[in-house]
Amino acid sequence: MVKQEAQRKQTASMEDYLEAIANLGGGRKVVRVKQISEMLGVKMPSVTSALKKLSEQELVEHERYGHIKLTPQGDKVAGDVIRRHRALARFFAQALGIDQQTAKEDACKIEHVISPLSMERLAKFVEFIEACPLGGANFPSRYEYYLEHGELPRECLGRSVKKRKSER
Amino acid sequence: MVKQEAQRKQTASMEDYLEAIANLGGGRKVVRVKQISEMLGVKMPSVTSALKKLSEQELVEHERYGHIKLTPQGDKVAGDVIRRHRALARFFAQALGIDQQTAKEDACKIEHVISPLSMERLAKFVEFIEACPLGGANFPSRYEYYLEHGELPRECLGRSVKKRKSER
DNA sequence: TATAATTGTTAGACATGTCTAATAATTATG
DNA sequence: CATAATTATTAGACATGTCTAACAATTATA
Repeated sequence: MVKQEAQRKQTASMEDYLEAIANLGGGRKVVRVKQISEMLGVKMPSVTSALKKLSEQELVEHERYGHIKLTPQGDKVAGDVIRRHRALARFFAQALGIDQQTAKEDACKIEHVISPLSMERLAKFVEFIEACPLGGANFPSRYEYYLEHGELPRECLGRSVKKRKSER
Repeated sequence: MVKQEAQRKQTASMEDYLEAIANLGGGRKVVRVKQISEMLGVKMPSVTSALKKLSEQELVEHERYGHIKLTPQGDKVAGDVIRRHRALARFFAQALGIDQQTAKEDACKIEHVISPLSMERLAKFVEFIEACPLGGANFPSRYEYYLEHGELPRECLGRSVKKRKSER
């Protein structure tokens, strides 16, 4: 029952490269250094150098001037990153009503640093919000009301719940 | 109406140092290199070197072997970081039901990378959840039910409210 | 198919931020 | 108050990841 080789934790950068390769190679399309470099906003030599590192870790297959491909291991890591990315983007867009662009940008940053526990909860949270008509579907509209008017909608004011002004 | 000197964006590391100094110096207590180093889990020379950089940017006052203090500018930056930290920690703890420890750790990471827009919305979101008995106070309990049982509580199943599929 | 355009790689500089080892200043205490 | 213990600084190594410039391979095209 010994784990083959505890998968070394990747840096944010390396996760970005793996993610980019996975996204570009989705339909078995050929992945190119240049595409990766454009997708990540870095120069080509940075990509080459990252590929070298990832190859050494057996996460990527890459031969000089040749093909670029994730190994099964690399694919797993990339898949995890992408799952985090999607859940986060959904959270920002769906739950918080943030525009797609910003939602993605934030997801891209946070996906590298959030704890597994919070990630899992956040994902469940989005599921819940999307599924539950009370806490969910109506929730966004009440939330939007609050965003726009700065005060709670009437449905929320039945009881006299004090608004907290702590730490403004 | 010219802005004095657009405050240079700080790295995550430098923000951590500013935050630590602010937290330690809260009650005008003397701040020491060693405390900072312990709080951040780095060695003292790293602190010294960070203080040098922050001094050059006029965010910190520091004299050799002497006192350490935030300038008004530094205090502002630190304050912003701390506000982000608190809002994030509250979100994870209050809204997602994550333990304090993990909530703080995640806040510590995310505070450096989240966009201003998402940050603002997240803060409002927490306010809303805490203030609104429908979307709020009851929300966590329904959410907890979902977490525990993996399915929606009965209150959520009454009407067949369509799930919003906008912007997927 | 020879040459031009494009794409990829290598070498090495640079920035950031960490560390260890050695040294210096400060503070506590015998 | 002299010396020991503690705290702080300097110097310099190292890791990561980026870049530019120069060169090499591949691909397109005249």
